Amino acid sequence: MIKAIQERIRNYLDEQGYEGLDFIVERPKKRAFGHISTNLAMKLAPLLRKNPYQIAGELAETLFQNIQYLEKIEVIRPGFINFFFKAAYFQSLVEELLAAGADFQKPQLLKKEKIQVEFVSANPTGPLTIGHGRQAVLGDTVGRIFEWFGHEITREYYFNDAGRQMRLLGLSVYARYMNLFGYEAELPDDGYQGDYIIDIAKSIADKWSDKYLNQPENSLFTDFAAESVFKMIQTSLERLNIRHDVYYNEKDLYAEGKISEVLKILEEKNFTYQYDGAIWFKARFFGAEKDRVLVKSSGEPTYRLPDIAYHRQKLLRGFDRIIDLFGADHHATFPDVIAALQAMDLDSSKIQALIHQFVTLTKDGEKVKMSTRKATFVTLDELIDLVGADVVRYFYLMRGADSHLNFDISLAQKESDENPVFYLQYAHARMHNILVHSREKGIESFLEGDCSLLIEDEILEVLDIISEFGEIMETAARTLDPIHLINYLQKLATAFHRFYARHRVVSEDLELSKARLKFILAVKTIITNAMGILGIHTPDVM
RNA sequence: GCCCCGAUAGCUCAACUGGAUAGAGCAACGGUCUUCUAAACCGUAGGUUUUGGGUUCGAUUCCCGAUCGGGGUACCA
Repeated sequence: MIKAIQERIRNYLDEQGYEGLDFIVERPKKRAFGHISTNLAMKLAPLLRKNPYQIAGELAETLFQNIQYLEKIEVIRPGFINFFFKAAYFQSLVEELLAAGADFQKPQLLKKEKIQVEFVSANPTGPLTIGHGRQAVLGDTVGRIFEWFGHEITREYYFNDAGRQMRLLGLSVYARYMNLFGYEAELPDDGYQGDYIIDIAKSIADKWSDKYLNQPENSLFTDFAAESVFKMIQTSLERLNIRHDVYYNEKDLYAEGKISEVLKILEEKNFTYQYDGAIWFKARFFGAEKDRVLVKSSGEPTYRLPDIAYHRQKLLRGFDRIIDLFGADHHATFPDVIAALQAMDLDSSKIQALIHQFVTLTKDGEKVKMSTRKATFVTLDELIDLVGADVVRYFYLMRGADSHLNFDISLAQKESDENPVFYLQYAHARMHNILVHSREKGIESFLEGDCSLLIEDEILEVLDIISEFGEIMETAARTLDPIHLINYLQKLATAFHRFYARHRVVSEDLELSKARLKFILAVKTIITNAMGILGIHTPDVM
């Protein structure tokens, strides 16, 4: 409906020669202002040199005649045009929704895109923390949103199991392994102190007994630790129903010569120079405040170089769109990567960064400072144990990505009974129960029910919200933020609960019951679908 | 110093590309179960949208300055 009006306005503007004019067609906050409203007249006023109120009146009489399901138009000062629809419009949505199912309001795809979403990408040095959890759920859900539109999604995890941190991990495991056999061995300075290190050491001891004593440099410790930690990480993600399609190891970039290729290209294009024994990238040429080192004077590349090579590979792999998730602490890298890609004449506009702010954790009213190395973190697993996967997913998504997320552990635990996610699930369970109840009452079928009997304000309100679903999905995709879908579901559930409290579905009036059962099935369908996109379960019974 | 995010009810946060009387949840107070699940519903109270300017028919939203908080500004990742 909103699209029909938008289109009509656009055609009109084209005819009149005002193609570029930007106007809005929106759903006003107050029902008194109509189901849909436009500011068109106020935008036209300066061009036509006329009073917007007068323009609005004229448009209402001409442009906006013969609109299907239109009940009335109102023109309000200073020049809003407000549209009110007939109940028949909302009733028709029930049939439409039941026919389309999960495809309800899904737009025709102009082009099926190959989209890569890269997220988590934590090096395997320890269990995932609450901070990683936010990125995991956010990335996965963004993928689900694009999947709904019909795009092809690759979920990717980029990691590096070489380097200093991993060596420290190996040495930490080694020390614990020695301890198990009663030998003195100190954790290295900056070593990893978590209990999981001891568990890994035990696994090694179980498997090979004392075979590796006194071999601190044996790569077995690092390799075994990396593999163990990776399993932990995957298990944690699996619990949240998250699976990556591709694990991309930074090592492969070296092995396949991709690092040196990048250096060579940048050098040929004259975007690098040597200074102080290091190789620098002319980042200033692309607007950075200073140039960046790609290869240290030690001959070792900085983190930037593999990042650049990795993103070059992403583009060469043929993705139409690439979405990178990172926390606010890593956002500084991004402009350098983009600049280097541009330097290599690659189309960096395909890459989008989704930067999310930190998760701060409070416990008993106090801030908890988290560090993987010191093991003073709360793991994602602990959080899932505490409140369950559905609540975890929901909580991570219920704040905008660029807002700080404050996770109060004590509160999440204490109040898990009155959690907003249960509000949604409860609505679904109620609907399920109504359908079960109707069968018990002997109503075998209701799909032939007459939707024109659905006339209560509470029902029309729910259907009005349902009519908005497609737009919400588009907003979520455009902004890369599932929070819009969360807010939408809250609104929908609230409207449903209000209806439920005031009207019975199954009653003595068989025809009315059938109509309302159709309505219930329609709402249940859309809630199930939307919750599925968020990766949250819809239990039948609570 | 410079760059990026944020600042909205007591608390945690919404408000779609600038729209009309800024909304939820929690906390507080009062009401509603002999009916399909009260994990719900209804009502009351709670605001100078941090601050000072500017842009315009209209600003929580855009621009400039200030303050506070988080992050970055490495030949760490």
